[in-house]
Order: sequence, then structure tokens, then C-alpha cells
Amino acid sequence: MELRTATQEVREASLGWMLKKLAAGLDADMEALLAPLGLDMPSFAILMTVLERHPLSQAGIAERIGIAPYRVSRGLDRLEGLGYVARRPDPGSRRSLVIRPTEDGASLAPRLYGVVETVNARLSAPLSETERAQLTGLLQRMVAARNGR
Amino acid sequence: MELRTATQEVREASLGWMLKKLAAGLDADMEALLAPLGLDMPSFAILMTVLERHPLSQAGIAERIGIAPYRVSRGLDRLEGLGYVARRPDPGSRRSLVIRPTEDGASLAPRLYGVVETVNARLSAPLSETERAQLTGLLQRMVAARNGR
DNA sequence: TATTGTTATACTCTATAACTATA
DNA sequence: TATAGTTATAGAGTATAACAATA
Repeated sequence: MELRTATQEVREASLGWMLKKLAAGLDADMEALLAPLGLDMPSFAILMTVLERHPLSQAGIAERIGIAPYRVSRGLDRLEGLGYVARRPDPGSRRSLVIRPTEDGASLAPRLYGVVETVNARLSAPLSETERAQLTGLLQRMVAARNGR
Repeated sequence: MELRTATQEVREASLGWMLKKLAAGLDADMEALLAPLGLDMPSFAILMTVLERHPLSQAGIAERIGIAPYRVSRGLDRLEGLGYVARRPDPGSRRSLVIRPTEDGASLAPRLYGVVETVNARLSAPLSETERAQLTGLLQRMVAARNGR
């Protein structure tokens, strides 16, 4: 009985368990907010990257986000269908394409940042400003440590 | 240019982005540690629950973990095949089964907690004891707030 | 021969609901 | 009629690698 209670705490109070729980809730929130824009998570990530870093090749997008090229291809199909980005021939190489946002895509930017902010605000609602900054700092160091391995 | 830098920060320094990043790395770590035991994530969650809370029906497991009954069924197939749990008839109802850990399953407990601890230690390696406690407290409140909605 | 981008294929995961047997 | 558990089926998402065009 004592063991059971202890292990219960080990798991449900563990950093990992809470992190996963929060990340799962976050995904659900994101998807709900993105659906009205016609976006899913991959196309959202691609569109954000294009807005931030254009001009980019598809290979460049794949590398930056860390997803496979074929997924960029599909994501761009969707984004192009929605009129948010354009694939244009690269003057420098006929086997490359240059991806840029359209005007519609660029004008969507504020709503996309709005999604990010909404989701983060909801997440950190129970925290004070100070605590939120604290949390951000701690997480940043954890992410940095992970990337550095 | 100014906009681009700003939005870059908005996204990559956002709580959500970091949370997802850390949770993804955690999953990879977990899977790597569980594979040698013959477990995947669902069967691990089920086994932990059985160890903590037995005796349980399958419906009880499903409800506690928050997964569909058919997934419990499949997870138990795996766990039973490994000899970690046993499905026994419920004396009180012939349509119910009582799930209990076998001796092998029970003796696996320390290794399972070890997995949880390893993963959490790795995650919080860049933090001091104080910071880790701080982080745990903040996350607990965030999880509680989410559950309470 | 290597690279860009696309597509076809297969594989895994998940969900829905159909099914058996109990109650 | 409703419930516990299982299974069949279909659907989404993912990865692998084969492909055409270009360098």
C-alpha cells in the first residue's frame, strides 16, 4: 500500500508525465484554433517558417523545421491550395523552387501569432508574470541542453 | 526584418514550442528504455496502473488511463504474452476479468520506476535541486488548472 | 554521380463499430 | 436492453524508397 502510493506520486508528479500532459493539451488547442484557417500542424509550421525566413527552398524548409522533404511537399500543396504561399522557379537553379508567402499569406501573420499567443496565454494562465518568466528560463535551459547533445 | 526576428522569438521561445520539444525528446527516451523490456508506451502505462491499483477490471484501467477499451485489450495481450500480468475471471461477474500483475510483473516494478527516474533525471539535468522543485511546482499548477476546466 | 522535389507504396497507429457473452 | 471485452475494418498519419528532372 505504501509502495503503491509512492509510485503513484513518482509517476503523476514526474516532470515527464506533466510535460506530456501539457503538450497533449496544447496540441488539441492548437488544432482547434488552426482548423478554421484551413491549417494543420505541419502546414502551420511550414507557413510560419516561410513567413519568417523567406525566400527558402523546400529543402531549406525541411532542414530548418526538421521534417522530411516529402512532408514539406504535401504541406506546401495545402498552403498553395489555400493561396498562402507560391512556389516559383529559382533563377539560379532550375531544379530548385523558391517559396514565398503570397499577400494573403503575409496578411495572415497576425492571426498566426495570435494563435501562438492565445495558446501560450491559456497555458500559463495560472502563473504570475514573474513565474512565467521563471518557467520560460528553466525550459530554455532544458531545451538548450537537449539540443547540445 | 524586425518583424521576422520578433516572430522568430515569439515561436521558438514560446512555452508551447519548448514544451512540445521536450515532450518529444522524452517520448524518444522512454521508447528506447522500454524496448528492451518488450514494452511500448501503452503497455507501459497499463502495467504501471495495474501495479499501482490492482485489482482492476479492463474497463477500470481504460477509465483511469483515459484510453479506449480496445487499446487496453491489446496492451494486455502484449503484457500477458510477456508474462507480466494475468487475466483471471471475476468471481462476482462472469463477463468481467480481474487483472493482476504476475510475480514477474511485480518484480519488474523497480526497473519501471527506474525508467521514469532516468528519464526525469536526464530531463532536469541542467537544473539545480531548487530549480527542479520550482519547475515541478509550476507545472503541477498548470496541469491542475487544465484538469479543472 | 549527387541533388531537388514528387509520388507510390507500405507500414503503423488509431478509431469505429460490429460481435460474443454475459447481466 | 445494457455492459465487458474482443476483433474486424477502415482511416489517418508516417516513413521508405523509387522516380523524373537537373546539376
